Amino acid sequence: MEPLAFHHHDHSHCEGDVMHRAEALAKEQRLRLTPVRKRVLEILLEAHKAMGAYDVLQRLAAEGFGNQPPVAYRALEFLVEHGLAHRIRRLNAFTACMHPGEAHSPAFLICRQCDSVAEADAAGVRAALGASAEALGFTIERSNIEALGLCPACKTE
Amino acid sequence: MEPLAFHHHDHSHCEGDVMHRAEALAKEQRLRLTPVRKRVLEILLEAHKAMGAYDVLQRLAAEGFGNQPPVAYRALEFLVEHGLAHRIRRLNAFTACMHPGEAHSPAFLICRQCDSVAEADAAGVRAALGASAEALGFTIERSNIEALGLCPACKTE
DNA sequence: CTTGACTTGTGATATTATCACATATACGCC
DNA sequence: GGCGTATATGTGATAATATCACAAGTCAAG
Ligand SMILES: [Zn+2]
Ligand SMILES: [Zn+2]
Ligand SMILES: [Zn+2]
Ligand SMILES: [Zn+2]
Repeated sequence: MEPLAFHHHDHSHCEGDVMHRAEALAKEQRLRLTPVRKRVLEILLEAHKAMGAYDVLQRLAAEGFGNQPPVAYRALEFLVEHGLAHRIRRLNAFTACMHPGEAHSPAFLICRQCDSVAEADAAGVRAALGASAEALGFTIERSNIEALGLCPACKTE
Repeated sequence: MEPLAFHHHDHSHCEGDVMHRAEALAKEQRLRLTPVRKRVLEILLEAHKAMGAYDVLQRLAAEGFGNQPPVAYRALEFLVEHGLAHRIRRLNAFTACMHPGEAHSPAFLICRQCDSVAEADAAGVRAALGASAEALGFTIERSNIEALGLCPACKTE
């Protein structure tokens, strides 16, 4: 997993590349990446940060898709369900997954200044969490790990 | 930190004990644990699970306190701010802290069956998360770590 | 007692999320 | 290619969660 998020990178490439992988993944798994769903993923990728469902909806509506909340929520739910996007509970928002297909258990680093969201590798984190849980007899099925703070760019400003 | 949550325990004692420590803490830190705030903490302790703000509000209103959302939200915010309660973002809910005063960085284990919430020790988890973040140049200020799964009681049923 | 900070009550409103049901589209099968 | 079924979408309504703004009350220091 590449920690690209906070480094300068060719963003248009990052969009295209992730989108390409997402489409390949969809075909491979017989997922129906319909126009709305695909467009929502594109919108998230373009924004490159977490977006609320209503922000996404506004974009969709402006482009001729439905303008009622379920339109956005259903597409976002689909993307999250299939690992193409992530839900950031702390922000009541969603963000495109930068590593679709790769089995990954992300932790999210949320900059409180610029609202950027990065996926950090959380394999170690999850192992530690699993150990803590196991000690209590608890079986973890899903988890969300989110951190708020300052990204390197905002720290130096 | 005692992992009491999922074990059978004298719940009335647990309530009283935590409440007692909370009051001591409040006095020590010159916090104003007013009637509403104290009552909210009691309500959370009695429930011994995560409660939504509106559930708390309903209880408060029934007891003669204000019946508008800010009444509950303000008290809950105060408790969270001062480490007497925690916010569970995954549930849009709040739960009393079982370890007030003790510096602790909890992870929450949420049972999807019985909705109980336990605080697990997350020192190791947080260390791992900090390392991941530091590798990206990100400075963590606050974080929330929540896991959804099955508690030992519900697993055997 | 007066002042100023903090707290509470209350009405209104904003934001986030889900439900219900009709219509339309895609897919598997013949 | 038709047919029936599952899936997806559009749409209106509503639920659930959270915040704002301002008036009134409380408390403690000086
Ligand atoms: Zn991801
Ligand atoms: Zn930043
Ligand atoms: Zn705690
Ligand atoms: Zn349980």
